[in-house]
Amino acid sequence: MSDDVKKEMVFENSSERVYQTLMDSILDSLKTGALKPGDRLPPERKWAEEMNVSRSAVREAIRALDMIGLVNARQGGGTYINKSYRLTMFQPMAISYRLNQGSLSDIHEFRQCLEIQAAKLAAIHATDEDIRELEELAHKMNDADNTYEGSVYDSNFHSKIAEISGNCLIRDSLASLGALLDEIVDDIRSIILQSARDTRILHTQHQRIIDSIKNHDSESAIKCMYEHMTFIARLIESNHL
Amino acid sequence: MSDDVKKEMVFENSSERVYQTLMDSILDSLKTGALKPGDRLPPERKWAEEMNVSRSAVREAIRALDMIGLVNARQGGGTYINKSYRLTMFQPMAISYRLNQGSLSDIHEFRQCLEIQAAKLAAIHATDEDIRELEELAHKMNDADNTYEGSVYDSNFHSKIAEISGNCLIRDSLASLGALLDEIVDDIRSIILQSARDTRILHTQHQRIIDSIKNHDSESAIKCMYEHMTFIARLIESNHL
DNA sequence: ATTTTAAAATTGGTCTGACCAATAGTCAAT
DNA sequence: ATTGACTATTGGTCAGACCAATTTTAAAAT
Repeated sequence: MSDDVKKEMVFENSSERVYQTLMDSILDSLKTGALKPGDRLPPERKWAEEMNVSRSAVREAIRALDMIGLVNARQGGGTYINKSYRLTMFQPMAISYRLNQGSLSDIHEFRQCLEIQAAKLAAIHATDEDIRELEELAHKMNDADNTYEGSVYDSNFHSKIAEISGNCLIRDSLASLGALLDEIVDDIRSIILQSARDTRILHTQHQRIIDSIKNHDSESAIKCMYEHMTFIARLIESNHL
Repeated sequence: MSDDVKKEMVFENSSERVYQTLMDSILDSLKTGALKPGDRLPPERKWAEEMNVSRSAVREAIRALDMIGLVNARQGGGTYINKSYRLTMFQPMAISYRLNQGSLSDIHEFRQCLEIQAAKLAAIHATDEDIRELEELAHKMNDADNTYEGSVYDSNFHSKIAEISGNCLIRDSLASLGALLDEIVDDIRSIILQSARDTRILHTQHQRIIDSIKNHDSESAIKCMYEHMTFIARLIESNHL
């Protein structure tokens, strides 16, 4: 039986690729908090030495982590844990979108159902503090001097709802989707805001969503978010984007 | 302002990394059809020589493509385009799930809204051939001799609906999600089928979904898929998974 | 002639060490 | 204190070697 254990350990340890081991060590450090967003990784050479592996293996691990958006390597600067390391599905989504020659409606259809689900879950899980923050973001957006500033708060508003939902997959997918949208249509959020002749409509919609969440009325949250997303979709269409 | 343009051009042209170029060439070949799922890539050494780059650069490109599930490298065997290269978001999702210590309900919540959206879109876009295939899968599942065989057809049924939806992001996300679920709970689909005391209930639900799609009744499709997903969620819960 | 087995070739995985290129840090000149 | 040139650091690339798993080939056994 001791042999079985030994064999198992061999299987789990030595049979694993080196770069995979290195990746796992980063992920573990993130999970335990030893590494935090924004932290700097050791230089490749030093890290390789510390782990007693070659620099190539380190680089392959970094390349993999980079591909899923967890780290960001800058030549001469160093490699850092992405500050918002949650948008980890952006590259895959972008590649899927590109390979399949996706359309803006693909993004909208995908986003809509997730935003609605997020709003529903947020209505269930929101704390008083969450709601206070949502209201603050809505007010800031309403008071924004220019459309760009407003678009940032709008983005934060939706991100916050996704955060409140408590569902990491929905949250990360929406974040990745937002990044994808930003890349496809530069400054799309400002365009949307600008094309809304009366931004008070948007503010009202946001307020209704907040109220639904505040009342923990998930059905209402679904309805309000649906109307909001539909309204945005119309704005995008009317801009021939 | 001229500086912005300049900066943009620099960003787009000169500073592209070699491994990025190699990745792009693979993606382009996939888009043009020069490479197809299942195809074998050139050996690393040969590819490096053909492109006049180092093998390390080739390997980093392969590592990146591997991370997003596009290729699969087997030591001694070669590197191949993944046969179902659509489940490209599995790794990121799995990592997000792991880093955030996600739960099965996270997956279900995420999956539910996407499956519903897929059904809705399928009802809009389905052709007669699509519907015929759906019915065939439903019948095969109903006639299956064992739960494993049935679970495969069940999986195919849902994949087909995602396919019909015409939305690449939804389709790929659902595929990745299915893979994630399979990894977390081994053979979960069989367990679900086995726990359904009367699989006729599942068959009836599938049939209703098909009918909705056949009638291009998206509202009904939403409703039927919602009931189906809710039923499945209950089965999972009752198994304490 | 077919199957089995062992050797060889192929191919991905890792290591070493070198050089290039972009960035960050240092220190003198102003 | 600011600027600017020099140096050090660090990621990006290259070359060539060896290891390890797989595939292919050829020999051997049946």
